[in-house]
Amino acid sequence: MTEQEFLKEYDSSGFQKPSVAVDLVLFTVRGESLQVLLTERSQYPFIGKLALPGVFIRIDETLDEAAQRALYQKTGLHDIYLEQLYTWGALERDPRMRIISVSYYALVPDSQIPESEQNKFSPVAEILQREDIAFDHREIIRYGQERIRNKVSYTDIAFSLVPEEFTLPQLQKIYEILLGQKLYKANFRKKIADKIQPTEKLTSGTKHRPSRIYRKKD
Amino acid sequence: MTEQEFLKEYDSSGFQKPSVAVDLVLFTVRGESLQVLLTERSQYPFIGKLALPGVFIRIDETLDEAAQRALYQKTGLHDIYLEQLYTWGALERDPRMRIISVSYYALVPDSQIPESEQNKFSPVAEILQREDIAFDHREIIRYGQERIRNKVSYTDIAFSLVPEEFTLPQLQKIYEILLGQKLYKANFRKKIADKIQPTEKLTSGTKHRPSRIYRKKD
DNA sequence: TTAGTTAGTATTAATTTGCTACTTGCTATA
DNA sequence: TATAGCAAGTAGCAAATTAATACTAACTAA
Repeated sequence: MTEQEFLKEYDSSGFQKPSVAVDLVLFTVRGESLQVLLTERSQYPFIGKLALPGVFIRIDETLDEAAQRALYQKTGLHDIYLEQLYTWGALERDPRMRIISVSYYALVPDSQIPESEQNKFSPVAEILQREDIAFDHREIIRYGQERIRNKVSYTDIAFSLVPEEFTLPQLQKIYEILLGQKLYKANFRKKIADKIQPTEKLTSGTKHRPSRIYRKKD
Repeated sequence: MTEQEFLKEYDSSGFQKPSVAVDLVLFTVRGESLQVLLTERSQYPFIGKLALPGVFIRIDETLDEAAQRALYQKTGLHDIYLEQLYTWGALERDPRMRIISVSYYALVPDSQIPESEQNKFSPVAEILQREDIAFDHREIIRYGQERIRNKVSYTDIAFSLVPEEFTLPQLQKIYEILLGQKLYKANFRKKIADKIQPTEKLTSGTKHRPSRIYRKKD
């Protein structure tokens, strides 16, 4: 069978293809909670409901490229590290037609993502309670949160939510919010000791003892 | 925008859709090595080369269903627990056309999968050395092995490679092959102690001290 | 000066891991 | 009928990690 033969046969068999989309789960930590970026849908289906930002994949771009394009089109950001989360393929997940969605997630510092009337962060805990999230996006968010909780323990992803220079109480707070539990200060510091570098600087303007400012090592 | 309007617009925009396939990475432990099931391709492209078993997804089946169908069509097996691994979307991964592949993996006891002239297990270590594996399937296998190494440490997947009744030396061997390293007998036993139940039975016919036979707890 | 508040450190107990060495029960053979 | 060989199974200790508590330090406000 040659390529020509194959393509002819494949084409003539004419089986329908699903559409493929990419959806983004952009997390941040703001205040006391883990939050996720959602857009209010302006079109059918689920008009007015909250959904993850996403795009249809083009025939000439990879999945990673489509994810970066979605990121840029929806937030204006470039070059954020996105990691593939899971691929969703239930039959009726989109009422229009068969759409398979490859989800990606990222942790982005609060300040870096511009919000708008359409694009807003919402607390994950709240979203997971709601029944009115578009498509299966609530489940995708739930799964993303689970993935993060796992990854936080054995990678450095938590650092991506903190600025260049940070204090240890700040960093610990991030860890606690991502993990959903309090940590012991002394133990926390032992564990991350080899990943941080102290600077000469201290915070100022606090009502209490200032804290030392650190940077990530390497 | 109504559904009709959307579909009309979507259709008339007429952008090309990629094809979507599902590929299976079926692992087993045989002898001293981790092995993976590969088929020898009989068609263009990569005729004669080894590839993972897979199928194109149909418009009316979910990804999980497609994976189970691939399993059945290629091995005759039903109801094996398959877990989604990763979705591969490089542009030129298939020379025929744009195909996105959702990969699934499973650990199956050696004996359960029937082999044939076309369908054979090969040691993963060997496959990873070879340059002549079809498509990007070598990379998929590599990624699957990595996933397994992680999962073995914090789940019970290793038990799925062992029969109902097994000895601890047997089980330890499985762990060692999956992890790619020797384990200390005493520590290994402490760690899995709460996952196993002793039976009254012992092995027989060995040249040395017989070992106790266990079952998985729960 | 002192109370309030958070930053940061010291210390100890409990658990897990890494590692060694032993005892046990079988077979083969001298 | 000893005993050597061999793998199964157990005991135990040192080192490292984790859980938890209690302390000291440095600032502000009153």
